Amino acid sequence: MARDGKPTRDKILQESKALILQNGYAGTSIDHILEKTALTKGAFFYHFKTKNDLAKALIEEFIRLDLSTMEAALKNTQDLKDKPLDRLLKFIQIFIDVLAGLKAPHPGCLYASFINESNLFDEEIKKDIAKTILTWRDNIEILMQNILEQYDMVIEEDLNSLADTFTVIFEGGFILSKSVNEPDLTAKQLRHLQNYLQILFVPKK
Amino acid sequence: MARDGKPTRDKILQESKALILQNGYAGTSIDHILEKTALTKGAFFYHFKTKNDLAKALIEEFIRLDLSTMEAALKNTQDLKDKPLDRLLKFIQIFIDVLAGLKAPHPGCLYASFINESNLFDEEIKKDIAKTILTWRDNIEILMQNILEQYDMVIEEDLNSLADTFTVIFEGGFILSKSVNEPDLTAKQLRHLQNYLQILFVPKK
DNA sequence: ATATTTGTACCGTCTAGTCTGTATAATTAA
DNA sequence: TTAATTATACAGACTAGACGGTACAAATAT
Repeated sequence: MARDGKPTRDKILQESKALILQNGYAGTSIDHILEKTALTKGAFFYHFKTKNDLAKALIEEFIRLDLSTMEAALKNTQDLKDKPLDRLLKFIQIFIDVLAGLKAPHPGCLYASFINESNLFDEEIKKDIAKTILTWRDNIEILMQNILEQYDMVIEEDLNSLADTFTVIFEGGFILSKSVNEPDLTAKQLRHLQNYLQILFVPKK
Repeated sequence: MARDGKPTRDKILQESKALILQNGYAGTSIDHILEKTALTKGAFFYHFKTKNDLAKALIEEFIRLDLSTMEAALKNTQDLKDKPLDRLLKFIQIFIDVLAGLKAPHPGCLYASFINESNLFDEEIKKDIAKTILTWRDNIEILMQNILEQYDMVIEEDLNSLADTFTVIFEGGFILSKSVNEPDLTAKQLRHLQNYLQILFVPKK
């Protein structure tokens, strides 16, 4: 054996992610990553065969983290599973609490970075991103279906798009937040989603 | 004098915009632009001193167009200026009508493209984008202030962030729409904003 | 001792940008 | 009226450096 390479690999992933969120993928050169990590080509190309390989690894790790936070939020609200509206509101609140405490705008979402340069990536990466976005849709939609067992909607609307609103706010919020330099902008948008749900659903008589 | 150069300049702007929305700015090379436009370096660097010069010209034109569509929508709803809630709903409807008719996902917004590679651009470009986003905020906020003269809000919330929701939906909607390949996704999100406003504002007694 | 991990020199290609030359068309002047 | 002039608009070869990627030696830890 030899010394452990995992810290090196992790450092590359971490720094390249930060750089891509600032400069985009094409705007982030391998040399730039090596400069930030104080490594050399040998180390980089030992852990990643190509730059595209790094992209794939980055997205896969990002997706894993994304889905695990979603599952954690679902778990953290399980105690409210027979108060489905309260559960969804608390589900959103978890993310508000994180985003409202930021001192600088959220660095952004890799999905957005990649979709903004989507032609540079192969179909597999794009499929994985879309699949994850639809997983959010599906899971939130289930929470909403539970609500409908006890509530009516003031305005009829498909739950599909209503569930998407959550992700739309994240992606759009991050962009605006970075542009106008207001760290809590996304949290405020999520509050509006809470408001909307609160007055959209009314208890069945 | 010589023959008119404006068609050439316009073609460069048009094609480079399309390419940037697909590949990002750094991912779009000048050679690539020349290939698409069937032009040569001579033509390009006659019209734009540097690549960054092109970026500046692109954003400025994009901003002009963006602000003019906003002003057009404001004008098209002026007849409802003493029914301020109806006016705002119609204002939104104008954009829904456009987005609901798309046969392919909207190509995207240059603001998002640039913000996703924001480190590559000078402060001036970023300031211009932020300023435009805040112009949307301000104008929509005025429409909302007019509403408050006749209506109360079911849930108290600053109009600032409520106005931002419009732009947030656009930016986030475009991203999701491209990823999951659903052209009318953004229009559906705007419908939810209409719903929200409709039940958030109630006539004063 | 040996497999794993990293450093360094190097290669071909692509990149933004320069340079010189040329075609076009309006202007000038005889 | 027309030939010479001039500013505009574009073509295409060229360059220096950055880019992703390779080859292989050196170092590290068991």
